[in-house]
Amino acid sequence: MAKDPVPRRTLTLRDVSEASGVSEMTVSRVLRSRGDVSVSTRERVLEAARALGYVPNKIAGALASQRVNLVAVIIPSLSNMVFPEVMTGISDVLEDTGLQPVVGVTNYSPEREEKVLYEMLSWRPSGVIIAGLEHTPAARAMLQNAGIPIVEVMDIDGTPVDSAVGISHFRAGRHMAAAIVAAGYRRIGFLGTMMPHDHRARKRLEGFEEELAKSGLEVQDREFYSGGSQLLKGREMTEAILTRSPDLDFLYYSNDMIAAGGLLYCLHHGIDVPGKLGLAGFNGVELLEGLPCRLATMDACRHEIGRRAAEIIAGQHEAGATGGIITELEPKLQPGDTIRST
Amino acid sequence: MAKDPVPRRTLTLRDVSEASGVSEMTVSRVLRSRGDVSVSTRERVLEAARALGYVPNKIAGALASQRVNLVAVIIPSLSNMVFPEVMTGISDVLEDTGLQPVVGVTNYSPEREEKVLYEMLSWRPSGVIIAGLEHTPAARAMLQNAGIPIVEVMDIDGTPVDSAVGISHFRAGRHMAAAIVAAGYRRIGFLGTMMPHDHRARKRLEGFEEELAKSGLEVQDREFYSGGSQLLKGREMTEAILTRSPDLDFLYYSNDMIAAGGLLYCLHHGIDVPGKLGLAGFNGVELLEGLPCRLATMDACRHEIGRRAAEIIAGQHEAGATGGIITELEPKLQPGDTIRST
DNA sequence: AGGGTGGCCGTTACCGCTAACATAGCGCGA
DNA sequence: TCGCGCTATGTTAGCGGTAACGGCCACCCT
Repeated sequence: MAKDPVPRRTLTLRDVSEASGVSEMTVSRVLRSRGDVSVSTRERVLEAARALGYVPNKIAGALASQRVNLVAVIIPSLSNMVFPEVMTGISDVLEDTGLQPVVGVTNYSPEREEKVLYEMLSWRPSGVIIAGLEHTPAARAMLQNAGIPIVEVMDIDGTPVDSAVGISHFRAGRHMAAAIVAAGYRRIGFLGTMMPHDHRARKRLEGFEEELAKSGLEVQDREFYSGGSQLLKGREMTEAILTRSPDLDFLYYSNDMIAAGGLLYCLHHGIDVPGKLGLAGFNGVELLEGLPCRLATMDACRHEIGRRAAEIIAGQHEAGATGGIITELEPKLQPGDTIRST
Repeated sequence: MAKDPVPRRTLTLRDVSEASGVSEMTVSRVLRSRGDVSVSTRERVLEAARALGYVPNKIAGALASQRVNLVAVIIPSLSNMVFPEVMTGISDVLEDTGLQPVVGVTNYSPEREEKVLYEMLSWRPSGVIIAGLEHTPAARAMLQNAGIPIVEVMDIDGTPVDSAVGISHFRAGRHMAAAIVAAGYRRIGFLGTMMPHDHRARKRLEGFEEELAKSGLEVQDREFYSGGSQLLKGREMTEAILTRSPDLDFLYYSNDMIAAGGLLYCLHHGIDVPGKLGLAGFNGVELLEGLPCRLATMDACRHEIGRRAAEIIAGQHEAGATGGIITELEPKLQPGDTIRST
């Protein structure tokens, strides 16, 4: 329990080598299980390392070997449940590749993204997984010059730097619009975030409106929010938009969290869903399963996106660059109980 | 768009130094803004670096300077909203200290924790923030020998390796029990996770039961779950426990998410809350604000915990080790609308 | 017996950067 | 005029590992 009297400098390979009577090189070999070492010395070395509590210095190792087992993962946010799921997919795959994900968060700010990217690249990772296709020119340049596999995830409506895995948010929006129109809804409202840099939400709305236009329809009213509890905002926004435009017969939300808030509002106020008012969100978050009725939504394939992205990195890592793999996933519409069945 | 014909090796200080006609050392000084460099050469160097797209190699820098601007943050999970909030607190503080958090996730497994810790220590971070006080002996040893500030967060019921910031979950449980008993509830059920390694949930339950015992009460029935959507599980467990023990008059949940599920179940089934049945959760998650009625809960001070922990690391980092700071935060009981007022 | 072979281990030369010290040039007061 | 102090820059020696190569020795085959 007592603090060590001498805060002895941190251990190095040399300490282990002296303790076990072999060269540093041999210790290095043992600890990385690379190259031939006799069983007896291997055990002696491991024993010494354990006894001393030696922890290798990857900084030195990485510098010498020019290999770093890190994968930079750059995402806008951790707090909305969608990126943690992507992370899970990534971790699942990287788990047994010797690669390790390192997360950077940008808060939907291009400047922060640039900074975080710079910071991460300076650790010379083996690959980068980054959300979205929109980056500052400087960021794109860094990605291009990094000389490592890059995977842009979530979105494929645009031209990637290298590889990309995601869905077409534009088409997702159209798809949902088509389903809504087909179900006979005509007076449609939109509720979303006020984030200029959430390009995916923007693309969904664009696709949505374009599809509506085909039927001569347009979004009748809109409501935007920023910050705060999404569930609560959904509730408040729903009240606001319905008060302002009581004749709306459908509400399209830019994400499931606010849609869930809206659903709770409707249930609470005895609004006939989906008869008088239809609702739909986006993402397919797990949370929805606990709601009193199943919300219409569209699965964004988050886990799968993470997996595929990690596979690309891991594959190129061991196989040498091939580059430019574009994987489009197909989001599935889940009609749930909040949209009339035709 | 075309790939560079020559996959030129990655840039080094030398490239910048040659491009700007000064020594590598001077370039290094410019890029770190350390030491005196004349304005003219500084500009020349910066210009060259930008033109080349040079990104410093922190691996080499860290090895040479023996300083790494990383703080290891080791947490059980990213998917339950509590740790992301701790992360936010940490980031807020670290933001302007030059330190950068790096996250590792253990999934509540002690073995994984040990592995993740080993992995992170091998990058020689400037400090470690780790959730909980319970670690394998090997992990404790590593923490002790690391020679860097360690902050164990969330929990203070135990003896930390170095510093600690958190709340007493034991007392939090007692506090809630006292409030419930005071409100006149007597037949109490508990619903929680089946995670042997969630020590904080265990401590809350222990405190809870101990306090009940003072009034001659005990938990009448229990229900545990694992995996899946927490909101849905809360719903299902509530149905299960109420079917089995219909005479319960209070349900204490180990977290807010399952409590919210239970609340939705009760509202849906017209159960009189808090008259016939009281409910309480734990954590004070933001989600709750959107619910139809305010759930009784207890704020776990997650953001504040993150901030304080980061402050300790940042402080010791610049001031030299002082060590052993223990900060206890006071969780606030939020009675909400799901517990009778006395 | 000679020579090949392969297992085991050590030596050497870096990896890219920075701490610490050395050096050059200049202004300035005595 | 000298020498001191200062600023601006260069030189040297690592940081703690690993790649690449080389040496030694036991063993086996012909």
